[in-house]
Amino acid sequence: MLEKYPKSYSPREAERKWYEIWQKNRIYEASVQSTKPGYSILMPPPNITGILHFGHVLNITIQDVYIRWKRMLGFEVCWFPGTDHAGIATQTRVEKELAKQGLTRYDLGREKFLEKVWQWKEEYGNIILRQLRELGISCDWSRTLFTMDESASNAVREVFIRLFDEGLIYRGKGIINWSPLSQTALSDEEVEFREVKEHLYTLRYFFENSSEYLPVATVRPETIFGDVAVAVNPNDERYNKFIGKNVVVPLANRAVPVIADEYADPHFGTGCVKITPAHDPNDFEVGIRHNLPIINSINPDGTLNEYALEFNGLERFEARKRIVEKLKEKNLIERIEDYVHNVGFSQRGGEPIEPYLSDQWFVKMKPLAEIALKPVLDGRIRFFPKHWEKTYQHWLENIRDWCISRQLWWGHRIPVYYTPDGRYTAARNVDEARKKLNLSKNVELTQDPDVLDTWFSSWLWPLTTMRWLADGITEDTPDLQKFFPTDLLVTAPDIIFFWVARMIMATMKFKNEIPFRDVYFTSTIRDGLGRKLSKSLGNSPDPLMIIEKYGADATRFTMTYLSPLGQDLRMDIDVKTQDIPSMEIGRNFANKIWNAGRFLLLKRDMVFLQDCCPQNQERVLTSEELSFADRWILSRLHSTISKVYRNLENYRINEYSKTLYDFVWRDFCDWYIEIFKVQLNENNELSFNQALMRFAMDLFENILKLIHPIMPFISEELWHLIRNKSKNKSISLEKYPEPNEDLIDEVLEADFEVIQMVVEEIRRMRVDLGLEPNKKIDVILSTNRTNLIDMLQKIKAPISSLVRANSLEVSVESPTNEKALTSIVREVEIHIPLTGEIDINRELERIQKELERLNKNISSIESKLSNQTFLTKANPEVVEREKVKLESMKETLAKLENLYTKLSKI
RNA sequence: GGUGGCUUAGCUCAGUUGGUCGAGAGCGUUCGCCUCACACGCGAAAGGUCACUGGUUCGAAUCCAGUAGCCACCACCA
Repeated sequence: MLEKYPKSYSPREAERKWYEIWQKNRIYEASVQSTKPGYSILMPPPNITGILHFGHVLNITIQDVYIRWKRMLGFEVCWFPGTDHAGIATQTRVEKELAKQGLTRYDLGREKFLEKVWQWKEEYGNIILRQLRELGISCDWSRTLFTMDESASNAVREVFIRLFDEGLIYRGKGIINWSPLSQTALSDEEVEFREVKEHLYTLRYFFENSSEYLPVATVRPETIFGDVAVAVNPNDERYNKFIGKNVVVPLANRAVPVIADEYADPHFGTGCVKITPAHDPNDFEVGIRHNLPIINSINPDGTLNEYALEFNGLERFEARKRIVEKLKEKNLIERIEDYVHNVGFSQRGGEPIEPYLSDQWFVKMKPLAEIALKPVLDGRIRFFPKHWEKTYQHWLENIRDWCISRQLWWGHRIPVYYTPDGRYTAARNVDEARKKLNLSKNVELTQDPDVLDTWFSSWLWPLTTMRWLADGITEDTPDLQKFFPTDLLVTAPDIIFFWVARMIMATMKFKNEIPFRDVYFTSTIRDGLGRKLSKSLGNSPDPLMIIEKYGADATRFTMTYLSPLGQDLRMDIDVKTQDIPSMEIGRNFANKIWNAGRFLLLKRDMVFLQDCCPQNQERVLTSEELSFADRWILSRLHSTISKVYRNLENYRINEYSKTLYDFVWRDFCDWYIEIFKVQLNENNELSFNQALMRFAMDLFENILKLIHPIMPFISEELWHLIRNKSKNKSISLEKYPEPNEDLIDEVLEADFEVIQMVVEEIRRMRVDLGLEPNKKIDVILSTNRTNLIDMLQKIKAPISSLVRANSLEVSVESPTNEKALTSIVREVEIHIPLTGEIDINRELERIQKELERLNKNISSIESKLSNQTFLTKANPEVVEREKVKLESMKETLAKLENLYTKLSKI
């Protein structure tokens, strides 16, 4: 019999089995024909180069909780999965593969290279989705979308053309963030600033044919070859007399003018700024203002070009060293200081970015920002936690145009065609372009070689997942009708600008509707030292290993349990063993549930003599038959259910987990099951026992349903074990429990708490007495409160069992027996008659402490109650509660004092 | 520089509209138990001026202001 339900739960076996069954039965595929109301979530598409990390685990688990919850609530639920082509990341990855064979993408050519990337994508691109399955997620795999699928690409192209025709996409020259490593432009969001220790060099810019010079400070001496002026502040009396004169750029030996511009801050550095329009955004502005020439002295790969004369061809940082040496040699440096400042780095490649002048494509963001701000400000879109709205607003109000062109091959190619003489338009194909430009058939057009920023397809995700413009024409689709707008987006706060804001822009722009109603920003996951998880720090264990060790349910549970809304999640990651010990929370909880289930199953088999299932039992407990404990656990169950709803609705997912944990472990296992054991007495009539068994099983089934969204596997496994013999063989748990307010009895719960306190006190007294664990004791409880007497009488047997008592007497009068250990809890006096001696001093000390505590509380309540303003202003209920509390405390106090004097006389 | 967040037991944190908090949980620690579901367990204990200062209020861990420390995001002057 014991082998039938093993003592310890092995999660992985059950998890593999159930995922296969769920998949085979396609139970998570959504139907647009359903008459149920729709509920949908878009899965943030992971990069095809990605592998599973704990950010995904948390993010995906939360989504699955909501998906499963809503499904059980009777919604037609659709969770749209997919992957992102991740332009730079993927192209770099494949180029690395090529490099192993000594090849570059240029060796293959564009077409052949793209073939290679597609091959790579087919082979490795779905790894991440397979990994996600290990978590047991219930998305609709039949709707999986890849951002470069034809349907999505069609929408991307149409959107580009529309925005181009509207003038919201333009081509322009500007200083952009250039990645010398990937040799492409980046958007502002793809650059992260880090503090770097460098040097500030003060160089000597001599006046022509003079020994006088202007001191010019720079951290980038290698850019002097692009200098076209030196600026001073017109109000700077040290220098304004030189305005209009020429100085000679060191090493370059070119004369450039001294100009006046407010941009030069007299209080910073030397007050003189070299102007290098091609390599600094501010200088570029100055250049335009003063109509200065532009000299680009750096190549796309980050080496200096012919303007750098003898330094031509040197990599920029190597060049800096050599140039500084040369400047020193020629005594052109006045001084060198240590200098800490911020440098932009490529978020992906990690190399310092180069502000670079080039022709790129931009999206005009102002109009889009305006329409995206509205729905958040007016509450149509809600952020959780709310404070991100401010960040969102600030970004949109200070937005700059979005550089969308990338000098890559992997991505959506920009649908723009150029004539040989440089005219251009956006079009679906060459013919259309010719038509738009009024050209004859024989004019050769060339397509723009660049591709679009990856996020230019991601921002359409709410639309492309639902097949919007999948054929380039059809705007309305069944999916859109059923599932748009989506209900919830779960994502990390670091892509609020990259993705969240832009999705809102796009759907507001193209559909004039919000893309989602609620946005939940997940916790950033950190290690015990508060560091972000990263491969290089070695503090990022492989989730699959953790899942393998603890189980998917345990991993899901622990992650949500530890993840508070709006705060970072700290995990105790052991770098050496790559383990996360706190995963034991979930594992132990799963094991606890398993054993509770196992216990009930074993009892069931006894009570029902096999081959029957409590749920087929027609006899149920009548309300008169419900014991005090039964009614208590029912009340607790429904309090818990209503708390679960409240927590899930407010996205307090950690509270949801905690609520379940406490209810299952503390209320159900520690108290109810223990009492149930006593209630299920051999002397009962069989039919009563069967009805009681059914009552307990019903409770447990409710528990399984409550935990199903967060622990889908173990709940499914146990549910099927329970229902095995029944005729009802549906695939998965259905119908989420609903709270029944009528069954919640707060007075009853409070009364039960007194019983719990009494039991705990008796147990403590046992320890005080140094009793053997199995030693049975006699207990006398006394109180003059009739309701308590009544209650204690009714639950006498379970209490006796919980405290291992031979006999338990309940009376009004306290016994006169001298030889007893006595204690007082609330209004209940507890006596344990003893055979041996007790340590009087220790008892006195304990009582003394308790007296002090009580006195303190009493005087605080008394002062409250003697305060007239409190009595008049406070809520009458509160006053009443305080009065009752005081009454109870005074009673306890009197009893304790009594006991104290009695003891001290001995 | 701007904005937001955090500070409650040794550690990680709950504490949702101020009164049911007569401050909680898990881990860790200490003591006792293989009690016929569970040692991934059971029972018990020790441990807190709720960062500091002031204010609002009859009443503050909870609201407001300031201070300190930590963190994040945004901007960025050579």
